[in-house]
Amino acid sequence: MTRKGLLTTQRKVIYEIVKQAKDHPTAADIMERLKQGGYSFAYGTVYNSLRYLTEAGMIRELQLEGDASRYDGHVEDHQHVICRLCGKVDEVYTVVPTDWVATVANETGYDIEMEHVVFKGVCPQCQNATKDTNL
Amino acid sequence: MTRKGLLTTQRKVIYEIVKQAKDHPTAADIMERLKQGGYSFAYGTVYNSLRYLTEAGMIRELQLEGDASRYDGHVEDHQHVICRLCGKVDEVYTVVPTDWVATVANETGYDIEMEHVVFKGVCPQCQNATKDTNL
DNA sequence: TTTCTTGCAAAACATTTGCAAATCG
DNA sequence: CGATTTGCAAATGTTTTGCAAGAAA
Repeated sequence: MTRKGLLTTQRKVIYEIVKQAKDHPTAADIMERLKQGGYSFAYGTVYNSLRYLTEAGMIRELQLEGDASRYDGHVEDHQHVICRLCGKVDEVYTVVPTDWVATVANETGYDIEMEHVVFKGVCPQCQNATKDTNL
Repeated sequence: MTRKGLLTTQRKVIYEIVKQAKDHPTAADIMERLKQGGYSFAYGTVYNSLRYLTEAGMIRELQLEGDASRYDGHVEDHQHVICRLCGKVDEVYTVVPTDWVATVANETGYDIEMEHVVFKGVCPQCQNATKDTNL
């Protein structure tokens, strides 16, 4: 798992932030939390560290919609669901049906190695909030 | 479908390029094909047109991995598969299992409205090309 | 010392925006 | 005319890169 280099202070701190975050932060979010925690790392270092941690398999990079990549401390195989209203991103641990993937492989001829699924909808909180309004 | 404004020459030409493309071109790709076709639209106009066409439901914007958005002339509901080796993007028309989506909705509490699925693997051509090598 | 990492600034991209000129109805 | 759209350039936001200084093996 550890190829080259090691966990420097910066990388360790950034790893902890991502690991403990419940909201899939962007690099900018992480910068902000670093400042709040009394750290002041260079932007380049944050990106460097995030790439390192991603390549080491310690975190996952999510490229959902929007400009900035988000980072996820959960490395187990899982998918994501985004709330159309508040933008929240939650984890989905329901496993992708293997027979469906097999069908896709058959129909496309691809040797399929992984799937990234993003569901979109309305989260429970926003469902409540908009119960009487007409969205 | 048509809210405001109409199909100007630029939008029509760009629409035709996306519609006929077989490779999900980026804005830069489209710029290049415009030049090859003898047109010279401003970058801003290309983005403006792509947004217009997307909002009019005439094309789809894909945010796969990498920096640049890709555009797809197929607006029917479908998914995508990317070749890990050559980067090709193909269409997947195998329908997402509804009972799986229902399970995800149950487990997450979300009201799920749509799914974006990206499969990753190796396309038939690259499978052949690497048959004897050890990738 | 030799290699990797940080910090900082500049560069590289993709995309958006502001505004004057052109076009359409 | 009045509204929209184009073209161009400048601005924005994200991510990468170059390089000198610093830290680690």
